[in-house]
Amino acid sequence: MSTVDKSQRVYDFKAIEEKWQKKWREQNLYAAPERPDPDKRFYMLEMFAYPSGDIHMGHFRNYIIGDAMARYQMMQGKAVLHPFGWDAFGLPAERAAIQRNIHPSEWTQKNITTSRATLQKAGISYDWSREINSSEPKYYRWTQWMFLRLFEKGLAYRKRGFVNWCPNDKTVLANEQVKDGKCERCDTVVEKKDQVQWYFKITEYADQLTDDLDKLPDWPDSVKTMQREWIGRSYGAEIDFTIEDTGEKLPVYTTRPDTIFGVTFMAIAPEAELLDRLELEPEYAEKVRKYREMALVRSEIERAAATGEKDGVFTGKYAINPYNGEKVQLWVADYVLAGYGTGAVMAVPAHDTRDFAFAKKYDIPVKVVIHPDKDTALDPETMDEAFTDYGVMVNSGQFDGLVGSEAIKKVTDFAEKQGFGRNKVNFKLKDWLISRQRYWGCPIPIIHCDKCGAVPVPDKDLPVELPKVRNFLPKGRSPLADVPEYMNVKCPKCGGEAQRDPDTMDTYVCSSWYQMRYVDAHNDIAPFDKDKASRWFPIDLYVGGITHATGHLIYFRFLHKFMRDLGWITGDEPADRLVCLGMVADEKGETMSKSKGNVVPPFPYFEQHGIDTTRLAMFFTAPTEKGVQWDGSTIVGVKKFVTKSLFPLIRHYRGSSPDLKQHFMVEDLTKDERSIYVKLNQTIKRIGEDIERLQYNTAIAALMELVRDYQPDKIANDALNDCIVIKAIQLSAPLAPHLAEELWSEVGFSESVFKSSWPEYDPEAIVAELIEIAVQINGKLRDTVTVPADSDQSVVEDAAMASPKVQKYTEGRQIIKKIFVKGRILNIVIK
RNA sequence: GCGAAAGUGGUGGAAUUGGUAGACACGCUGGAUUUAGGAUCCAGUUCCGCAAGGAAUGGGGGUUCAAGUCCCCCCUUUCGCACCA
Repeated sequence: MSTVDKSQRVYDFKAIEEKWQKKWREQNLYAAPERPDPDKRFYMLEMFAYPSGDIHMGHFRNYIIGDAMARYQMMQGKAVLHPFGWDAFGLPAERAAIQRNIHPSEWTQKNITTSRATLQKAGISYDWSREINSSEPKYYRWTQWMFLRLFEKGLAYRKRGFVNWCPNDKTVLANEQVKDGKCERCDTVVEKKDQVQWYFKITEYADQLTDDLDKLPDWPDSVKTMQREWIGRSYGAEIDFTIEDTGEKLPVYTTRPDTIFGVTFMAIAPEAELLDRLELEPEYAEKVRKYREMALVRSEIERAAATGEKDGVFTGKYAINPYNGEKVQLWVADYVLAGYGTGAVMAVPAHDTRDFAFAKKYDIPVKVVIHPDKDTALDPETMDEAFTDYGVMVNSGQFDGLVGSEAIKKVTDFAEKQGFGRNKVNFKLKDWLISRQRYWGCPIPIIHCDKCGAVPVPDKDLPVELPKVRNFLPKGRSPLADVPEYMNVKCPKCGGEAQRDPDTMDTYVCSSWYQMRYVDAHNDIAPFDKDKASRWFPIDLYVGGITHATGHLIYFRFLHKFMRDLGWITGDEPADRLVCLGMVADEKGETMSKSKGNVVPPFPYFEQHGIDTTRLAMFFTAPTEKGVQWDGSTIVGVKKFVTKSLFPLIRHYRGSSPDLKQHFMVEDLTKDERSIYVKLNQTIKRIGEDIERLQYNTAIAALMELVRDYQPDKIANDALNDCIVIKAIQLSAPLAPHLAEELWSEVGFSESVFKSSWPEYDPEAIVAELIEIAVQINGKLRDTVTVPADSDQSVVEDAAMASPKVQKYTEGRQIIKKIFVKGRILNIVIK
């Protein structure tokens, strides 16, 4: 048996990957410390994963992006927290369980086992000792604890109202979970139902949630804009109109008090309770009743589809405008939303598009009270659309002549003084409806007692465990309601017979605080330790899909702020930097989903090409924020690079064990040596910057260039040669960890490459000695000249003027000026 | 309809701040070697042109010595919101 020369052996990725995964496990390489130095730590988090089967290329991409950053930060000397866990409650588990006749917990557990195995196989740098599972009592006990804290502060409450109901899933939905009038999970058209449900008072935090977006410079603008619009803060006034008969006040919200003299009718939402109290004349009562009935069964999309085509009915009643005592008709119209403002609007047809359309349809007068400017008047007879811009007030008594914001202020101030109006801020954001009529979720820790009302389960009795039942078919109320052993309990307050709340929580509740649990995943006396949280928070980098822009990412910020107010956590925001990944589509451009049956698993790629090559190919395809159409085509080039260039690099190591911190003096190097030394330092700089901004594709390109330009036979200096080999290995480590670790050990290091320090570039050696300067004539490139790097204008000019190509253009022409940018261009402007 | 982001070779994509557009790859073409495997090596490859040269970053205008990058208008695509008074 002959000894194999290890420097000549081929790239056996399978052996290498298995070997290092085993070693990493044995060394506990990814175990995060309990209490890191806050200045030397990095919290890398990828969004909570729903275990829907096995992971596919989309997940894989997400996790390797986080993984590369985590490894890079380790090499920066940071204590890294890179945890993983499962958002394990939720509807798909119930659906699958029903289909297969097994229990949701079994299905979930099986998926977790499979997915975890794939992630471990992929060698992602998770600290598995902190793994969490939101469907386990040891986790959801603290979800219930959060609920109780919110309840104590009056931020978890029950109310009756019209809610979004998904007839397919047979449960209610939060506003954020309705997309296009349809259920975000199953695409069924959502209905309206009048029900009592649990809410979290997220609106209490609406101002902060919108203001603090300014404290997040490293969040994408698109996400911040979406959140701002979702929260939808607006400034306006609330003005009390009066019902003529009864004298009852009818407050309305408006952002345009300056148009108040143009009100020609009032409109109220069909859902408005006020309508029940009005005693309508018989000739109107029946029409109004029918209209309300019809409006209530219309789905959100039907109502929205009618945009432009407005309808409504006159109630026969009148309201009085407090500014001028004018009497205007009171209508019911379904373009008025019950859930916004006061559910009633003052209609100004001349200056509001919707009111204009409505007035035209029902022949209601149009009264102009704003002119575009002093010299332009509007004629209600000839207007074919509303004038909605700001302008000069007219026909408005004492307010005539006022303009824009000043007008608004004066009109509102007047109402305030007279006591019939006030400044008012309104939000589109609604309270978060968190109760669900489903089995597979976190039980709501409340007991309903006839005597004491809604009584919180005492902390000592947590968790309220989800009973393991067989029948969890959804039927419109929680399946738990049919489990007497669960439902019937003693009231914690009076000891009398009482019943548990049968609902479970929205799974977004589970995922709104999981990031806190990771800092102390096994604490069984508190949700987490405050000191540990203060050391780890805020999250340095949070990566996930843009789909969570207005749902999870608002809830997550809300819970953080709530816990901050309770003194549990520091800082106003949970995550410093957010990066939204592009989606991974299949070769046809369709997004991968289980229901479409087009999920591409990473495993076959691991087998055929190796994990590191699969990673590099995925990284190389596109920068992080951009979507990827994965067809595996980038593998070809990347594989060539790995097997022919990167892996064989070790053959050129000469065993000099150089000092990695040393800088080489240019005068000690030959021309070829100098040039590769500069290339090395440029590459160190580029790759570091590329990784920081998650442009792994260009980092790989830079590495390819370095390896391409490296010609060992032209390097006599052993220390330089070996520095290049070693640093190239380090530079590749975050991207191709197993391979780098193998080469690193072959160089002779005994500790992991991830414990080594990321190379620092020699700032004296990032510019080549000779550089090309572009010479332009009137902005057009005519030639380039090669000059010493720090040449000033005169040197470059001399070289440029010596060029025949340049002379051809300048001959006989007048040179007007020359623009010189050091190290880049010389532009000669001629006439 | 409103809002946001984006349009660069045959393809994926480069071009941190206005300064040599097309890095790095894929693919393709030619050649070499070889000839079973999706092999290797060399050369070429934005377009037009024999060349000199010209044109070119969705289209049109503008600012500037200089524009993929900044400004205005338009078109297309993707995403988000959809009567928020």
